[in-house]
Formats: sequence, C-alpha cells, structure tokens
Amino acid sequence: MPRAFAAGDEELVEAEHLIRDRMSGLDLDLLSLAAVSNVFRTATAVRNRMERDVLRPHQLSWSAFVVLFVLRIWGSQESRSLASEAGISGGTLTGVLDTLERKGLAMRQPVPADRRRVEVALTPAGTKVVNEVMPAFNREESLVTGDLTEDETATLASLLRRVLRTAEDLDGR
Amino acid sequence: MPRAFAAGDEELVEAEHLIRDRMSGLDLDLLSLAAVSNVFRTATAVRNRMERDVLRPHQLSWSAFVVLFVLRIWGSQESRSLASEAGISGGTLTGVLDTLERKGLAMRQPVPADRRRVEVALTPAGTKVVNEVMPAFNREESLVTGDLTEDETATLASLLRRVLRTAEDLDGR
DNA sequence: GGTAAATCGTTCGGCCCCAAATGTTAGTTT
DNA sequence: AAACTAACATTTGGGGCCGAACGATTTACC
Repeated sequence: MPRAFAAGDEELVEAEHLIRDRMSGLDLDLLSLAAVSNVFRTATAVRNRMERDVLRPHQLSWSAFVVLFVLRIWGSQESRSLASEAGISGGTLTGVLDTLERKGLAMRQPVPADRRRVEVALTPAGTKVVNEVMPAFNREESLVTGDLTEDETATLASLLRRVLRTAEDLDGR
Repeated sequence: MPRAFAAGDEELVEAEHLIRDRMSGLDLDLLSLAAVSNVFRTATAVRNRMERDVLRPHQLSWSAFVVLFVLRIWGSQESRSLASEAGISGGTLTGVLDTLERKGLAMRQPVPADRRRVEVALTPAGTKVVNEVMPAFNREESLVTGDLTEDETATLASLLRRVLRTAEDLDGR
C-alpha cells in the first residue's frame, strides 16, 4: 500500500483527505482502510528487514525458514500439514523442499503405510541453522516493537488475533 | 508463521509454552514474537482473501493493483517514485508495467528532458478498473475489521504505524 | 571540453507463488 | 474383484520478487 498511509498522523490525515478527494462518491471506510493498509505496510517493511539482515546471510528464503521453524517446533510431519502450518500451497512446498533438501537442511522420507504420502524431517544441519537464526530473528522482532510498551505490544497482538480470526471465520473454517 | 500463533488465547499460550520448551536456552522475547508473528499471519490471511475474492476476478495481481492505485491517487509519475510508493523494486516494476501495458491499463511515456526516465500514466481503462476494484477492496477491509470497535480499529492502525516507523527508522531513512 | 562518476530503466538468474492438470495410490461401492 | 471416488505429492505455466549486472544518459569535476 502507498507509503503516505505509513507516516505520522498528520500525513495519514493528509492521505485520507487525498483519497477522499480523488475517490469522492466511492463511500470508503477510511478507518478500516488505514488499519488494514498498515498491516500490509508493516508486514512488508519488517519482512524486508528480516530477509535482508537475518535470512540472506544464511541463504534462506522466507518460506524456507518458516518451514524449518515449523519442523523445529512441531517436529517431523507430512507435507500436507507442513504446507498448511507454513501458510503456503502444496505446489510451493514441493519447490521449497527441493531447495532445502539440496542444501541438506531437510529430508523427505517415505511413509510405509501409504505410498502417496511423504514425511518431512529436519537434518542435524537444519536443526543447527534454526537454532542460529531463530534468536537473530527474535532480536529483530524485539527491535521493531521497541517503541511499544509491553501492554501495547500485547494489545497489538490481541487486536491482530481478532482480525485474523475474523478473516479465517469469513473463509469458513 | 505457524498457525498455532493465530488462534485463541489458550492456543497462543500453548504455542508459547511449546516454543519455550523446544527453544529453551535461547532466551526469546515471546511478547514481541507473538505480536510480529500476528502481523505476518494477518497480512497473509487478508491478502489471500483479497487476491482470491477481489483481484483474481479482475485478473490483477497484488502488485499490479497497488501500482494502479498509486497512479490513481497520486497521479502520473516516474518509475522510480512509483516503485518506491508501491513498495517493490525497480526490476519488479518493469515486469508489472509490462503486464499492465499489455492489458492496456497503464502506459509508459518518454520524458523529453531526460531520455533515461519514463513517466507512467493510467489509461482510461486503468482508471475504470481502479474505480471498480477499490470499493470492493475496501468492503473486504471493513469486513475483516468488523469485530473491532472504531476505537480499536484506530488503536490498531496507530500501533502498527509506530512499529512501521520504528522499522523504517532502523533502516535509516 | 573531455573524462569520470552518478543515475536512470531494463535485463538476467534464481527462487517463490498459486491454481490447475497429472499420475499414483488408497479407500468405497457394488 | 472391478469400477468409482477421494486424497496425495508433483509438475506445469504464468507471474512476481529481488539483487546484481548492464547499457544508455546526464551531471560533476578538472
């Protein structure tokens, strides 16, 4: 979303006026527009920082790290649940796993009981990478929320959780 | 980020315990972790909804729509500022503009004063598309924030703005 | 005024991303 | 047991995404 949504309150109001002017007659809900726009802008900005400062030095893509992280926390699992946990499609997971296997960070294993399915596990090297990257990742998270009090950080997490849940409920889940 | 961060408070606490257990000794800031994770998860969930329900019927990618939107609100401008406003790299913008020109929604024009630069403008068809998509987009924004009061929506926007600003300041801007 | 440095948009390589189509395997029905 | 049907991971095609390298142009310096 456009950068003017991002800056201080003055600029935000300016952007709203601009939109109101250029979009007159479209009857927009500017309050929701500002909130959701800021979700996107914040996610992009923080993710770009993470990728550049934390992930790139380890030659890891965002999705590759998320997959490693899920495996580290929730343990070995089959492709289907792994894709769901990581928030990517099955087709994408295939490619990500190809990359991770090539780097020796994860491995596919056949499921004897059902030859359609595949179990995915972390290699020792993969475990080592997550253990190194995770704290650096978390340091960035602390940094970008550094301007918020603990209460505010908790409030932010809670409000986002409610938006997320609403979106998921709308998708019928 | 893993889905367990997303659900109700009980599950969130459960996920934190899980992380604390599996990552013991790593000294993580779980408050920041939860807040930033929810930013990513919310952005992904809402964006997936938007792309599926609003953008796909119009054959538009996310970035393509953002570019059209920026041009609609801020007017014709040169590639460099357009890429910055849309939050994508110059190389990506070239591809997006190729697509938009092929569909007749945007056009490149030479800048007489400087033959390196290119001015990008909306075509009438492009203007029409933004005018159609924007209200549908905003309806989705209202929907997903529907569980929040107006005050809470404003608080969410404000907290995110502070995180965003912190991230941008850290990048030195 | 001629060379060096900075600044454009574009191209390229590698990866990610999704939806739809594919091929294989397992379960269900008759 | 044969024929559907459903459930897998993978492949395919069209885009998007970035950083780095590139060629063309403009500006700054000497």
